[in-house]
Amino acid sequence: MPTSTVEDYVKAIYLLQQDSPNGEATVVRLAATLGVTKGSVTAMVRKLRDSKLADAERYGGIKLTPKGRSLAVDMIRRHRLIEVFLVETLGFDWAEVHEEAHRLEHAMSAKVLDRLDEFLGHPKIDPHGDPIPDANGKLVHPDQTPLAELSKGDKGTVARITDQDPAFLEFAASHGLRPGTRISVVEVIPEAESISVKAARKQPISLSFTAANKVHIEPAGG
Amino acid sequence: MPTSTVEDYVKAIYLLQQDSPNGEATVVRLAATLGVTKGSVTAMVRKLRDSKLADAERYGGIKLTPKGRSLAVDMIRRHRLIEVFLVETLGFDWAEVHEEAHRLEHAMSAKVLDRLDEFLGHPKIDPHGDPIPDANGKLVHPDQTPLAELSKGDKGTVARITDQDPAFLEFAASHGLRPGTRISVVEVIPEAESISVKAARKQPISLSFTAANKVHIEPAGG
DNA sequence: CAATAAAGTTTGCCATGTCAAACATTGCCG
DNA sequence: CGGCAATGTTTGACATGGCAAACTTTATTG
Repeated sequence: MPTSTVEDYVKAIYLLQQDSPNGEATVVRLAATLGVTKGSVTAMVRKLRDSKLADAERYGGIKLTPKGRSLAVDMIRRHRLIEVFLVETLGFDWAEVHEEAHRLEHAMSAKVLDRLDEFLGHPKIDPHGDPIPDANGKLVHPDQTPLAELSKGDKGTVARITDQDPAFLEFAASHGLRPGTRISVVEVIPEAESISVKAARKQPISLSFTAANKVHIEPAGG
Repeated sequence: MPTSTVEDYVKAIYLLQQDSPNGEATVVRLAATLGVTKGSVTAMVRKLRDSKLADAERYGGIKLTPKGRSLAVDMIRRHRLIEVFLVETLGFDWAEVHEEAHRLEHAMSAKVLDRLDEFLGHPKIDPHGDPIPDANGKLVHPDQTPLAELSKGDKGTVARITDQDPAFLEFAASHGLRPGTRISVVEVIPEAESISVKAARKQPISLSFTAANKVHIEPAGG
């Protein structure tokens, strides 16, 4: 039975592995995302190695074992299902559910989770558009492109916002950038690393490439 | 911000104070209900005293302060609302929700709890008939009598089962003894400390006085 | 390629909460 | 009222997970 600290580390490693070119997490990044010191991470990584949840050699990158990965996917499933519940059932705003879900994800038994999944009608994505693994850990990665890679005139549907910062989420929502919204690219200014986008019945807004990388688009209509 | 261990202790003290003649909890009883040793309890009681949640003098009984009481009532509200949710919304059996609710009650923010309360329609009692404090900590104690104190021929409605043991709850439910059921007393045998009760369309069952003390009855209909 | 910055590790310490076991106090009962 | 059982306390140790700060290794770059 992993402690909730272990669950947090494993989930963080999984997410860091995903958006890392070499598929490995690092001590410094883990320390930053978890809000602890490097020393604490090193100590915990040793424990994860002992319990066969992660592989890492001295001064090398950190990777989950299959066992670790399956724990991580389970935590992600919990987190995202709880977010759906908070938004769909309890009426929370999508910008404020991340913290709440984080606390609840450790406290929910598998049984409660499965019933919740059923109650919610087996949703495929959470309120931010992040895909929800099914009960067997299967995860579907739909065909999506970061907004920053589109060109002037391109159209598509917002599929996913990969940032949990409430400020960014509120900003995005206020300009129509939430999953399901159809948008078109008004202008791209490479020199300014800026892209201008318009959602139906909203003023166009310009985003830095960095911000636009957090907004994923599904090409066709959808 | 109290730790979840502190929350458990405070809640346990509150409940022990309630069914104790002198309104005080003891180290041995706390140790038993929380599954820890006497030494751990003594240590924690000192900490509760330091943080002004409980009063206790050396070798004396343990009592909550107003601050402690309000924390305890909050925890009880959480626990019971979560039980309602698990039974009403997710379809759990009333016998199996106690453990689940116990884990969740520490992880739910006040905000989530209030929304849940609203979603559930501000229920007044949980699936066992235990009253649910409102958001201000107000608790209504309805007019109830332990089944063990009724006499032959008395009729009433089961209002509450004050035992969380799944085995007892399943037994009770299988004979119709759940909140809302109308029952009548068939026979009382003081020498055997036994009472026989009948619910509509069920065989009569006999209970020891001890067991019958856990079943609370509302006199009239209702 | 040496110097330096960045990343990772180690060490010693702290807080929380637990246990076992020795010890102290209380209270009841013969 | 004296002694024993029950209750409560203390002590020393352990496990978990964290920090700060010194130290080592790796990577970069002039």
